[in-house]
Amino acid sequence: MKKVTINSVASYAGVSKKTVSRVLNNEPNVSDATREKVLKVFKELDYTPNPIARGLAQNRSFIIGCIYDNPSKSYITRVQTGALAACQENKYNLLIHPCDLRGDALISNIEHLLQSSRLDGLVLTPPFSDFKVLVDFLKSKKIPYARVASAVLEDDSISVRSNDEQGAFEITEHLIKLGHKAIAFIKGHPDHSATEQRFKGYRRALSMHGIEFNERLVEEGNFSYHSGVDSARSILDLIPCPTAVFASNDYMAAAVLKLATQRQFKVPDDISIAGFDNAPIARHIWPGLTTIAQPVEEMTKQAVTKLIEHIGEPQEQPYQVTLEARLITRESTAQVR
Amino acid sequence: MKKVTINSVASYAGVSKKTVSRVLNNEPNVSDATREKVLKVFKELDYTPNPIARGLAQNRSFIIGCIYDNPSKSYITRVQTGALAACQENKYNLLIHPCDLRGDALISNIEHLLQSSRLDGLVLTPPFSDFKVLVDFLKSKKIPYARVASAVLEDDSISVRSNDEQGAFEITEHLIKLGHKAIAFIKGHPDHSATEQRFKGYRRALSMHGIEFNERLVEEGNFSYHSGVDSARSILDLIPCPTAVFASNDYMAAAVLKLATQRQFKVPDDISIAGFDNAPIARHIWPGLTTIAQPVEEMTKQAVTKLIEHIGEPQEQPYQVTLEARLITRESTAQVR
DNA sequence: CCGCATTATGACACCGGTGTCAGGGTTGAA
DNA sequence: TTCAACCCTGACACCGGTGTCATAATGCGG
Repeated sequence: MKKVTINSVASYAGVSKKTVSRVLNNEPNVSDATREKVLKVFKELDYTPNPIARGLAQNRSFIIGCIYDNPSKSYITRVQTGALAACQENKYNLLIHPCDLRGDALISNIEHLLQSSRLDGLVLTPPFSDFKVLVDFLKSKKIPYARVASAVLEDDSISVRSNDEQGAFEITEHLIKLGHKAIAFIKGHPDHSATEQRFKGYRRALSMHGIEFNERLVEEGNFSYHSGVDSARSILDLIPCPTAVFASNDYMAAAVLKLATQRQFKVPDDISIAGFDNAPIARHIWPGLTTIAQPVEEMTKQAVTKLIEHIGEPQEQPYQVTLEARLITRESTAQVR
Repeated sequence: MKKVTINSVASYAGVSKKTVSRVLNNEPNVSDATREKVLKVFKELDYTPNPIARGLAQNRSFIIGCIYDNPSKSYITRVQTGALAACQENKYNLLIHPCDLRGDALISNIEHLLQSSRLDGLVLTPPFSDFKVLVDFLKSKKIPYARVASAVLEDDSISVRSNDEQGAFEITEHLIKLGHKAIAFIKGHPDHSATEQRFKGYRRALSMHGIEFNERLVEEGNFSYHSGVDSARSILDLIPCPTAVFASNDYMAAAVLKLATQRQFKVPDDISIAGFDNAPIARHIWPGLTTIAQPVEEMTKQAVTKLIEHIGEPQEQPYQVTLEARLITRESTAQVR
C-alpha cells in the first residue's frame, strides 16, 4: 500500500499542495472547478490527511484529555461514552487519565500530562470539576477546559451540569410522600461538590414538609460501596431505626440494602432505601433501587462539543447549562407501615 | 511561558540540534561531557520534546488503540486500567474505541480509525481477540496488535490470556464437592471465545466426577444482565429445579440471584449460584457471589507492554502467556441440602 | 480599453523533531 | 611516522501538512 500524501494528491491533480490544503480545510478562494477536481482525486487515491503533520503545523494535537478520580466505574464509562461521541463527531481523540485528587503531585502530574501530550483541552469530571486549585492553574496557563457536573458556576467557562440539589429534593420528597419522617441520609465524598448539593436538596425537602432535621440521622460516606457498609451499620443500629435511608449514590444504597438484608430487614416493608445516579447496580439487585437518573453522557457530550468549538475559536462565548435529573421509582421504596 | 524547542536547547548548550536529539534518544556516540551539558540544559530550561514533531519525523503516533464491544463496564475499566499502566510507563497514549462487532462496517470502521489516527498498534479485547476476520485484516496490513484473553493461540502474535477453561472447571468442581449434581449452566455470548472455554470447563468437571451432562440444564445467554434474567426464568421453571446454577459471568449470575430471590428461593439454602469474573457486583449483592477472579489488569498490562516493545523492534519474538484464574468463594454457594 | 479591486493559485518558509552523510579529531596497529 | 578505523559532531534534507506573501487571472466601473 503506497502512502498517499498531500504531495501525491497535488501532483496527481496538477495543483500545488497549498491548494489541496485549501480544499481540505474548506477554505474560500478556490474555484469550483479546482475544488471538484481535487475532491475527485481524494476519492480516487483514497487520501486521508495525516493528523500528526497537521498537528505539528498548527501546533495542535487534536487530542483532549479527560481526567478523573472516581470510584464509580459505571460513571466513568458513561462519561467516556459521552466524551467519545463528541470527539468522534469532531475528529478528535480522547485521552483518559485517571489521577489522584489528593496527591500533592496533582498539579505537576497534570502539567506533565499537558506538556508531554500537548493536549488541546481538558475535560474535568467530578471531583475535579470544582477543584479550584486545578481550575485556577488551567486558567493561568490558558488551557481550554470544560467542567462536567460542577456545582459552582463561573461565568467565563464551559460547564454542563445536572441539578443535583433538585434531584435530591425530589427523591426525599418522594419518601416523605410515602409517609416517611425518619429519613437517614448518607453523604458522599467531601471533595465532590455533588455531596453538598445532594445534602442541600435533602434538607430543603425536609424543611419544606415541616420535618425537623435530625443530625443523628446523617452519616458521612465517600461514595464507595465500602463506606456505605459502615454508614449502614451505624444507621441500622439506631434506636428507633429510621424507616427510610437516602444514600447519596447507588453503591452506598446497595450497601445499605445488603446489610439490611443480612440483618433480616425486609426491604421495602421494614425500611425503604433510595440511591442516586441510576447506576447499573440499581436495577441489578433485588429489590431494585429507587434513584435519580442523570444524563451523564449527554452532559459530557455537550461539554466536550463546546470545548472543541472553543479550541477552534477561542473568542467563543462561555456555556453554562443545567440539565434535568429524573426520579426513577423501583421496589426499594414503599409506603411506611 | 516561552516555548522551549530543541533549537533553543541546542543554541543554549552550544551544540547542534542533532546532538540534542542524540541525547534525547540515548544514542551512542555522544561524549560524556556533551551529554552532561545537554542534560543540564534540559533541566534548566525544563524542556519536553514535542511528541507530535517526533511522531511526524518517525512516522509514529505514540498512540495505541483499544477496541471493545463489551457489555461489562467493569471489565472495560479494568482493561483500561491495565492498558493505561503500560502506556504511561512507555510514554504512550491510549485511544479507546468502542465499536460494533456485528456491523458489516467493522473492518472499514477499524481501517478508518487506523488511517485517521495513525495508531501504532491495536489492543484487541474480547470479543475481538478471537475475531478471525479482524486479525487477518490486521496481519495483512501489518498493523501490530496484541490480543487479550483470546482462546485460540497463534504462534506469531502477542497474546495474554487467563485460563477460562480451568477456572470454569474449578468452580464447577467446587459445586460438585458441595454435593450438587443438577448444576445448570448459562452460556455467554457466542461471539466471545470465553463462552466455549467456560462451557468446556463445566463439562470436563462433570464428566471427571461421573455426572452425566444434561442438555436441558444449559441455557444460552450473552453475558448481559438481561439475558441472565431470561435464562434464569427457564432454569427456575424446570421440574425438578436444579440445586445449583453456574452462570458464565457475574452479571448473569446476579440476574439469577435476583429472580430467585423474587421467587422466594433462599440462596444458597434452596439453590447455589456461581458466577465468573469477580465483577464488583459479585461482592455488592447479598449473598455475595462465588466466582472466578481473573487478572484482567495484569493481562492487559502485559499485552500492551509487549505490544509497545514490538512496535519499537518489530523483529521481537511472539509472546504467549496464560495467567491463572482463582476461585473466590462467597455466600452464594453452599452444601446441598 | 484602462485602471483598480478582487479572486485564484503557487512558491517558499516553517512547525520540531529525526535520518543520512560527510568531515574533523583521536586512537592504535603496522 | 603513516594510515585505517573509529568516535563525535554538525549540515542539511525530510516527515506532511499550514501560514505568508507575491503574482497571475479575472471582474467591473468609468
